Amino acid sequence: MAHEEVQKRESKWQKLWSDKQAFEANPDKRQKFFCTFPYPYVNGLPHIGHTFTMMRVDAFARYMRSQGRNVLFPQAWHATGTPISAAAERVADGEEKQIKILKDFGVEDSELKSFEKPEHWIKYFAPRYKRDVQKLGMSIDWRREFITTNLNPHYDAFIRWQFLVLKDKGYVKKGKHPVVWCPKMNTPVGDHDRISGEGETPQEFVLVKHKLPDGRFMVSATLRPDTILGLTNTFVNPDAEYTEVDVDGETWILGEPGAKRLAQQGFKVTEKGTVKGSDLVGQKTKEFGDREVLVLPATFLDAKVGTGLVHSVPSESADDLIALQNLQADAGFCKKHGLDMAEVSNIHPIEILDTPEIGKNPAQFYLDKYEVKSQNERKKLDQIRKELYKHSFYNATFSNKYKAVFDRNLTGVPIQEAMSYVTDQLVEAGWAVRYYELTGPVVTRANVDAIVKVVENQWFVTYSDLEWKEQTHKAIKATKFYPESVRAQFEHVVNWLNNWACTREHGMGTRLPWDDQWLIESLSDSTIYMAYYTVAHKIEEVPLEQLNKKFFDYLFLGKGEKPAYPGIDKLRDEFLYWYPLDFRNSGKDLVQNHLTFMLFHHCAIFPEEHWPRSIGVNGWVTVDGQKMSKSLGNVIPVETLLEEYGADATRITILNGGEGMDDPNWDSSFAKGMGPKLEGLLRQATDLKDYKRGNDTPADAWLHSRLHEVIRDVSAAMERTDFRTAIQLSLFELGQVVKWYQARVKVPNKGVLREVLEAQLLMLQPFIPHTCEEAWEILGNDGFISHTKWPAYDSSRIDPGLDEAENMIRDLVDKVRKSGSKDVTIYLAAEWKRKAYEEFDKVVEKSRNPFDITKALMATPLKQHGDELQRLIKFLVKGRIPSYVPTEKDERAWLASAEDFLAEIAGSVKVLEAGEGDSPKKNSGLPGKPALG
RNA sequence: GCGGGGGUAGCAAAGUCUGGUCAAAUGCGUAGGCUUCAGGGGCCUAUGGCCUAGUGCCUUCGAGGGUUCGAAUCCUUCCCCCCGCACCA
Repeated sequence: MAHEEVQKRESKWQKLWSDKQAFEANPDKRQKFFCTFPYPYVNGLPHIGHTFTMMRVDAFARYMRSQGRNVLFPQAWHATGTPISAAAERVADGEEKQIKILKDFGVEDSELKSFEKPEHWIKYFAPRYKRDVQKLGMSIDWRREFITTNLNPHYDAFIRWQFLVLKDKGYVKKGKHPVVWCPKMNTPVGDHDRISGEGETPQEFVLVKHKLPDGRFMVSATLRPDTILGLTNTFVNPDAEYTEVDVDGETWILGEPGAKRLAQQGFKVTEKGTVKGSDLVGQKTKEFGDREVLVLPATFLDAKVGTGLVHSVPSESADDLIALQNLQADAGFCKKHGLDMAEVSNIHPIEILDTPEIGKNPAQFYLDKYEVKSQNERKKLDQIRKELYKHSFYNATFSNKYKAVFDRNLTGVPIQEAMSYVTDQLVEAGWAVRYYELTGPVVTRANVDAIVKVVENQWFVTYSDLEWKEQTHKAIKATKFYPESVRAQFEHVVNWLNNWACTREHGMGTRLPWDDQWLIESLSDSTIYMAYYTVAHKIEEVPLEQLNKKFFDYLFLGKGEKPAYPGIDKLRDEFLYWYPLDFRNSGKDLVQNHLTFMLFHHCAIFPEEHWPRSIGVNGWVTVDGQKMSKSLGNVIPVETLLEEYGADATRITILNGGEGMDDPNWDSSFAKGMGPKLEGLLRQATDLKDYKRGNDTPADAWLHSRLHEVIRDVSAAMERTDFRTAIQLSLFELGQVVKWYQARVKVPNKGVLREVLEAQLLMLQPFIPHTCEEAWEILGNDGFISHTKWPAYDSSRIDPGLDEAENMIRDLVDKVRKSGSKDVTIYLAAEWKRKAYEEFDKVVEKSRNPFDITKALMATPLKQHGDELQRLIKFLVKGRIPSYVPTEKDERAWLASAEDFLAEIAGSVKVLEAGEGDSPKKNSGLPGKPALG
């Protein structure tokens, strides 16, 4: 439990920030900085995972403020899409799981009824979510908060405008689209609407026709239409009953479930009758490529799967091969079905593909590998099918059998490159039809099996448009990425992205302006809304009827006639001041959709100068080293974190958890330890409040030197959004520096300590703002630390020599302490090093080739200090200045300065002159290391 | 399979781009000691192995091979882990 004091302190500053409008951003003369994270979806409350992304933006925003930038950091609420409305329906249905979720959020029984309405979720969760965010001390301009969907007619108008612009540019088009569908509810079923079958998607199959002598077609389904040339026969289940249906004037024979699925996918299917599998056995079908093959019986077929019958490619399918072999070995079974045994025995696999490492008959290879004896060994065969498909699809190439079959010679072409081409050719020739099937069974919330439905009239955003892609690539080039390494991923996504179905029939959202049976899908409506933030707090005053396309065209694009609305100039000015977006941060999962969409849409709608400037991407939070999951029960709500640790400890712990693309870890023991650490800062402030900064003595020079090094490095880390590094340096490293300083000088100069503390607070302010404000106040400073400038960095105060000296003394102290000895003798051992440097200079004058230098030096007596020389060469190669080498005088001065200090630890300290007594043994390292005696 | 990110001491994590100051920062954990310290406290020390205990030696940075006077770092082969591969927030 965080102390009451902590909570009181934090709410005190939050109230002050809010009362004094500390983070409300308005255009002024300063350079601006506009940063955002994706607005949260309000079907619940924030947890530890949400805080990381938010915190990164807040820390960056606070840093930028301290750099003198005018920072806009707004936040809104996302309600578009199906999850809330689906959840509301579940509440209405009295579903226990859903009700428990609500109760876990603290919803009372009496309130449950209102959650049957989607709008209530927003009304309920947005304010509570906001309270949590505020309690974390986010520096957000709350005047600009809003919600999405038609519940907010102004925003709704903005989204409609966005789509009108896209449509004008030809980026929204109509087409067909397969979706996972609930036949009971008549809606698409996303992952969250499923009882089971998460992750299953529609998969394109190809229906292949096999013509019976009487003109009817047996229809098989396959994932590998490319293997058509290896077809040797078809298999039907002799005991099954197949359906005979009319499809576009043809008579097709297939299993009943398959026929139903066809109907769902827009095929005109009329049932005509039934056919027994056994009646088909023994007939001959005509195939693509003008061949005739036998219909054979097989027992492994399931009428529910595919069309309930298959065509057989025994060279490429282990199922087919083993079925064939089993049949060939069972004369009785053949006879029972009236087959000519000789004819059956004469069927051999046809080799059609070259599969590396396996050869031309992969089916046989895998049967041998897994020692499959019967077509009923389903487990092994299922495993084989997966393995073989993967291996073959990605690695195999077409053999010379494919030379002259299609319009194009496919010999040597990889399967994955030409599979869809083969399908096209088969479809064109009338032998095949595309259709979809689920990759696995899906049970919907309504407790029925989901199907694939091909939605007609679906609207797409045409991300496949090459010109558009090219523009987006251009935008990526101009964008700064944090970390830089995600750039490659964005490049890839832009290339890979295909048309995106951007409308839904159900859920919440904005109606498509020209076709209002459709709602705009949630990822598509949230691509350029950052522009809306710039005017969100003012646009609500604009009468709705004025918010037409012309209005937004002028406001955001400066196009067309100026609207009559009197405040339009102000709105336009505010937009022009804040846009473009300077920084957007989100989890890495959004790279392949939202963040890339954002770039696409900005390219399509805005001129180049309004494209986003930088994008930050971060990993997924883990908790004490474990993945977050409901089942582990380690999804910690922000409320709990605040109660347990308080805002500052939570903030700094999560940001200390990781940086770059690594998954940040929430380390609860670190969070616990932060409490006392923060109190320590306040104690220091209290201790130093009566001292003035700036009247330092020569003895403090080292402290200044280290301080400015830290300022330099922390600033650089902040610029890279490497917040973990910044925390490590400004909190721990600087803490150690101060500790050493205090140990070293008997009477610390409190004026200088105050200066260091102030700098430290300024650097920590982005992470632990409440504590820093409090300490700032204790020190008697005016104004918010949140509004105070970052500590000035002065490179002239950095003196590597001083550091060398302090390191020497520190080494000395370590050694002495370790030895426990009371009498210490120190050799001024830097002598050899000085000589080495001289020698080095001489050689370098002759040649700058590192190899020559090495060789030359190795010939001198100094080779025994090879390590040191190599180090010098490195400096030379890199064009840097060699590290500081103290003179003997320096060395003595340092020792003198530490005399008292050393005497305290050791009884007596004796300094030996160079050359006096036993000189240090070989490979003497750093100067001044003591020999003990 | 494709795209991206990783593999460093008990844990987390820095170091890798730009090879040498690296037996490897820092934090946590653990152990010991100190502080008249009471109740998430502070400070010091230790935390790869070995012993002759040192300015010592040996062995380490997923595994193997290579380049180099020198490799956690560069090249190469391989193994393993994570994320994404969509119509969903």
